[in-house]
Amino acid sequence: MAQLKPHTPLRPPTMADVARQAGVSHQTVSRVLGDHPNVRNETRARVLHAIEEMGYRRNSSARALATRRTLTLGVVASNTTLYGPASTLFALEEAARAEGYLVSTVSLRELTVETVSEALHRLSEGGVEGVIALAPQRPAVEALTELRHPFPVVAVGTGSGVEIPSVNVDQRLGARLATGHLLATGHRTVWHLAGPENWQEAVDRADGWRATLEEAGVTPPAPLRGDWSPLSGYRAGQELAGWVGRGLTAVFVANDQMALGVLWALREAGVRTPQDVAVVGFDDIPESEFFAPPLTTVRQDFSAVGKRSIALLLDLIEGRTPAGTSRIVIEPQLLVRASTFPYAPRPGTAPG
Amino acid sequence: MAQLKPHTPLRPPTMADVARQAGVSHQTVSRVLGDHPNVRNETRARVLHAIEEMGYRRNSSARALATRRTLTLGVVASNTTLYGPASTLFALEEAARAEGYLVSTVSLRELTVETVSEALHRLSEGGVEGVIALAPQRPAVEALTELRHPFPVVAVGTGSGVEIPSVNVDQRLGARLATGHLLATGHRTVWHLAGPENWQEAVDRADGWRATLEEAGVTPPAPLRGDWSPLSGYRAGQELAGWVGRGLTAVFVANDQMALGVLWALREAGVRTPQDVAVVGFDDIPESEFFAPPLTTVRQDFSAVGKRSIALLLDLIEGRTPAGTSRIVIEPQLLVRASTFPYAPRPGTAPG
DNA sequence: GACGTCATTGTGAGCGCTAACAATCGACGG
DNA sequence: CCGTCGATTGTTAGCGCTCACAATGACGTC
Repeated sequence: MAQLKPHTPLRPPTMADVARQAGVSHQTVSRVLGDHPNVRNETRARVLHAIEEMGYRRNSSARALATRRTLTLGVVASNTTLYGPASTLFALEEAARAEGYLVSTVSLRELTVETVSEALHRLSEGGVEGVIALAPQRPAVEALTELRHPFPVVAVGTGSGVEIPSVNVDQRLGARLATGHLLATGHRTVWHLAGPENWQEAVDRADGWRATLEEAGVTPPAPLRGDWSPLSGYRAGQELAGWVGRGLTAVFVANDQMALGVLWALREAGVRTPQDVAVVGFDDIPESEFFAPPLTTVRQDFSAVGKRSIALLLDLIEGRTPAGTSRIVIEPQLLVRASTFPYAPRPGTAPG
Repeated sequence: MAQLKPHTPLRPPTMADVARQAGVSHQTVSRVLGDHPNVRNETRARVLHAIEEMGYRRNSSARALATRRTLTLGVVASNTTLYGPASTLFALEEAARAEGYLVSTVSLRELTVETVSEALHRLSEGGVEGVIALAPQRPAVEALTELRHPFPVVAVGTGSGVEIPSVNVDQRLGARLATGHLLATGHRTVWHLAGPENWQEAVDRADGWRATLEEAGVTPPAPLRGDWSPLSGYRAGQELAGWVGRGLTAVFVANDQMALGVLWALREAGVRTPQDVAVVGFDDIPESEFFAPPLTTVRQDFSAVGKRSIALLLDLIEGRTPAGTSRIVIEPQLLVRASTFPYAPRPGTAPG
């Protein structure tokens, strides 16, 4: 059949076009692009020149079809404007890129079985080889475990009590560090402003706090509850201010943003931090060093979370790790700042 | 040739497998999946049942190869843990998803010609149909304009002075609103803590501030410069505190995080806000309402930025809009809070 | 009762690439 | 001088899907 197909400028050039231009076979072009060893230098140069000249780009779909590899990973996330999720997302993408993968993200407004299933479905249609699910809420985990997917999934932030591979910062340990620090600096008990009940991290932080108090022989006061926002922290702070002078000298707040609201409410009520009430947060957002006063908090190594998650996912994709077993736990770190120290109780408020 | 290929459990089922199972042709399966009208209900049901039973998923690569559409957009971004970029990213993904597209993101630590070129190249190899570049810095824009890419690119946050399609919040207007508000509430002049010089947004905000002062017949004081971080704001704030009583009564800070540092430094120096010095920020991060005092700031509609950007990019992809012309500008909004109002000058510091 | 029409389904030809194998050529050992 | 080996290049089949077109059958019309 006659080769009557001149290269239409409308169609981007194909490998065959480049081959013709360079006077070789398309396979040789493929070899050059694939850095195959057995290509004569002169041939390689000729091919590269043709590629450059024609502005040729390898068609990723054809490549993916032939190799059965898309080199793309999916991420399902929510609350991506919050510091924690945003940092994790960043770390994940960077780690994936270092391994030669591209990342497609689906950012949900809320995590329900429906939205997560839908997101997984879209990513599947997008041809991802595996998915990282930033799934800090229960319903998301349900969706992950109940659904049939054609690719491995790694859960992040679910807590390690789930039956799929997961990567987590040890939230309980973080809460223990925070609570323990407060007890160690002279406080008789520690109050807690928790995060939303449906967040596993909130539950774990509350558990760590409770356990630490109980081990110290202290009956934990009833925890307050917020929604991670500064506003909810502010409201809780107003309530907490009412307990000052009646045994409240220290508060462990489940994240820095709420802690900001708490600090604000306390100051408004004439309560001094840390002299009257010490406050500890969680996350170490960049601003927390500049709160009034600078906030003692718990830092999570998001970069490590990203790297370990990607490494685990790739292990699963390559079949190097059997599914269902791996649970990676990363240790957080306490940062002591002025919101807890120096603690200088005034007479009457003193825990001693 | 004999059809000796029983469905290996290792290989996911293909459309042909489903067709065989349902007793139809692969084309009919394709029609069912594509919601084609001319398929008998009974046939459709049979096909759907087979699909469900076999857990069949359409192969996206083959589909993309045949249709020449990947339904994927790329985003190049940096500083994605900051509130502004994170919000834009979220809005972009949501808007893209609503249009049936998946988004692949590359998050850079720094925007240089090299990193941006590299990112564009990766996205190209990933088969994106178009790219949104969150390119608030000059070098990024260079890379965008100088490079040959096989797809349309929309720049976001570059300022509208670039020769490629762009979407921007009117930063000058935002700065004018902020500065004008301060002048209107009785201040004789307004100082400025600017962002990094290589950020177009920082330049535009400074320009708006300067222009507003000059139009009011005031010679602008030399602006200070920070790096967007609370720490840099804190340092600048210490310097600013030294000018209190010597004509400094109002500061326009180029973002909320630096404003936080400024507030902190002022308080530490015994300067009251807003009684002695009024402060305005930019961005309206969620925390700014809970700064001490709550921060007057300029809100940008990131959601609108996302939607308009995606709409423009899709127009370019579909060829509905000629390249090179469109510049979309979105208006910001001033939010007045306690950091500027009520302004109550004390004797001697009063601007009047 | 032959013919045009519509709804429904099937067939064949790629999309652009890689993988496996075949072919070619010069060099080298016996 | 011939066979063999290694380096280099070409040839042939798909990968799994969609598109354009062909085929089939039921229905109604004149």
